[in-house]
Amino acid sequence: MPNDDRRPRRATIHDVVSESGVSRGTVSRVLNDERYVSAEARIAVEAAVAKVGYVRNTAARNLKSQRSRAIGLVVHEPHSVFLEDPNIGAILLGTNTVLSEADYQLVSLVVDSDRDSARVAEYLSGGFVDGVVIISARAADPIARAVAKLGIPAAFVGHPPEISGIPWVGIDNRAAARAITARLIATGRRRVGMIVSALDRDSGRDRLAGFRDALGDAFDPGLVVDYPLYAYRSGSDGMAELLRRSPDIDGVFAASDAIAAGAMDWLRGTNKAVPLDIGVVGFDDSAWALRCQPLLSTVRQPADELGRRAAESVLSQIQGAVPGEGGIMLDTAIVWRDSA
Amino acid sequence: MPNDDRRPRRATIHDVVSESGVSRGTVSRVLNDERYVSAEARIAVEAAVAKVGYVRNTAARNLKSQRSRAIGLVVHEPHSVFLEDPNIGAILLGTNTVLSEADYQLVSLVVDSDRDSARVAEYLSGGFVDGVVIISARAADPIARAVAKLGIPAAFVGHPPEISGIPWVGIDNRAAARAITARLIATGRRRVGMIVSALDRDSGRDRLAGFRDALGDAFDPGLVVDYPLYAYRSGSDGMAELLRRSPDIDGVFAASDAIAAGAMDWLRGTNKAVPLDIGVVGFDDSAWALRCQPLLSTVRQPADELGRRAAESVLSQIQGAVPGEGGIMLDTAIVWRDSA
DNA sequence: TTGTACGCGTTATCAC
DNA sequence: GTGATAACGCGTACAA
Repeated sequence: MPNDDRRPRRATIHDVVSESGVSRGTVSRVLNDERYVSAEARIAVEAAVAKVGYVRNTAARNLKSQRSRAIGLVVHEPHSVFLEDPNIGAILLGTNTVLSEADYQLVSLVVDSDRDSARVAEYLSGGFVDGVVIISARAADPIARAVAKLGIPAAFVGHPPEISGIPWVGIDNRAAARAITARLIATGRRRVGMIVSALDRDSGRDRLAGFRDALGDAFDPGLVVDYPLYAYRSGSDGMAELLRRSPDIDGVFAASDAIAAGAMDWLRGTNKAVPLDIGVVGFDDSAWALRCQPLLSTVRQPADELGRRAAESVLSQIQGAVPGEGGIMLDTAIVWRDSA
Repeated sequence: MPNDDRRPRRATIHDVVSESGVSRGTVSRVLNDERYVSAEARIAVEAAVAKVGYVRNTAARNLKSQRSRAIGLVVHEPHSVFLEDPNIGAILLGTNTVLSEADYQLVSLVVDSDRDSARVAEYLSGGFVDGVVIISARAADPIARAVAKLGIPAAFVGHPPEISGIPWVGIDNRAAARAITARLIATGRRRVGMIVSALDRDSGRDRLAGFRDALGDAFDPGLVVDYPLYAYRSGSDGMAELLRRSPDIDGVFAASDAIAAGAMDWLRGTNKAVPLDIGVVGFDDSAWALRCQPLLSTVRQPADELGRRAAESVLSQIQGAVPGEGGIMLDTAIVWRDSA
């Protein structure tokens, strides 16, 4: 094969061998700081390494050792959510914290199209990672399928439906939704609606279920509007729709803080005051919550901890542990502020 | 070497060979969809692949082909900024868009500690990527050094000082800062201060320089306060300090929207009204800007485009192009809203 | 059309 | 202590 680019070929052990005059075995021993190598040999090798600019090719080493000491993090969110949702960043940093401590390299892979999805699946099965953490997988996800087929250590953040054999760590969305809706009712709201989102995932479905639990007989399907994305825009559109359907609405549970922010901004253009005429609550305790006027009451999600636990699960599987069926649910907390 | 974990060994071409009865060469040809393979052989191989569950080991293939079709994205930001700055996400998606189209896999590497820094440098020089995009590199960055030493195709987003030979794409921070400060002055502000940040990087230094340019003789060093991070907290602390130093201040240029938001929230607790008593402007046109009350006037940064251009530069270098000295500056725009 | 043999850059296992 | 030599899993020139 012709060397079609003009870039200089990187030095290999072989170059160090011919430069230093010692054998490949000895060079390798020096490089890996092993015993049984003479001082002269060591010096000769080190000089040669410096001279030819040798840098170890870890990829080749991994081929031999059959492990990469790298773990993938797949982020599968639509464009707008990816940009707005601070939980993703926190999960990423939590995951990285644990892996970094164990001296594993975290490599993040973002899925932003079907093409990405296929390529990432290919990447994960290519032997580049020893394990994988997957955020917000979809039901018929080629990535989840690839991971399940290969049987590489994996953990989901969030609980994707209809995929078994892979452990997950998430929050109890239903209980949290029930709790915050209950307090909305306890403060005297009678006509309580919800802006739901992401019904194709457990988070969306369970938040709706919890809302329904809390309302019991008072649940009115007409006061539920559905928008696919956990986004600001869903909030403004959703609030407008709710007011159109039922002008006497006096409470709203938004499925995320971004949605709540959109809803509150929309309300500002109406004659309804928050929290006097209508109470609004959100979900996530993200940066959005603190930027609302008045400050948003919401559910705190331990995003950082989600990442940590998922990473720990993957690491333990790499060490041979067999994950139990089902998943781990982390506690959430209600942060009661001024919006309801 | 004992197979110390109980995980089933993944199938290799060799398994397919013994299952199908044809030779390794033929198996390889079927796998790569080449010509000169009989129908029977193809069928036999495909059946065997399905039966043993063979999946190609791309890592091994790369060792042979000497290319990975993967490109690294190094994000080097402190914790809080990583979580708050939406530009990072936009740059990431922009980069991914271009690479995805060229069928390259983007792998993101976050640097959150010195340990990460060393490991990422090691990773980049390990032969896992054909090129790298680096966001907000530091001057004495081991990562930038490693990349420069190896000579792998690279591009910076933002202009790190004292590193040459690697092209960069950024914005003209100085001109943008000059322009927005000029408009602050044009609206009648007389005592204008600045909350600067990140002076260890070009963005921070150049924004300060532009501010100084615009003020000319009116520049007062006493009205400049410095906080290391582009963060909300820097804004509240900085605003408090400015008011302490000079209660008659009537204009503030915050080095980022997050800082501006912190400053405006602090002002809400004082007797100074925005924009009546004091004008505030920011930088980035991030989500922060829209959450300010009143809406923040700021500088729009084409983050998505920064990522695209950096990716394009790396791709062209992979194809043999030699990058010119210096970098590319993208245009910014002032978004004039209500805060000044 | 198919099979064989070699090399990609490392590390590990042997004799010496 | 050191130096051959055999893997790791794959692609491919070359011979058949």
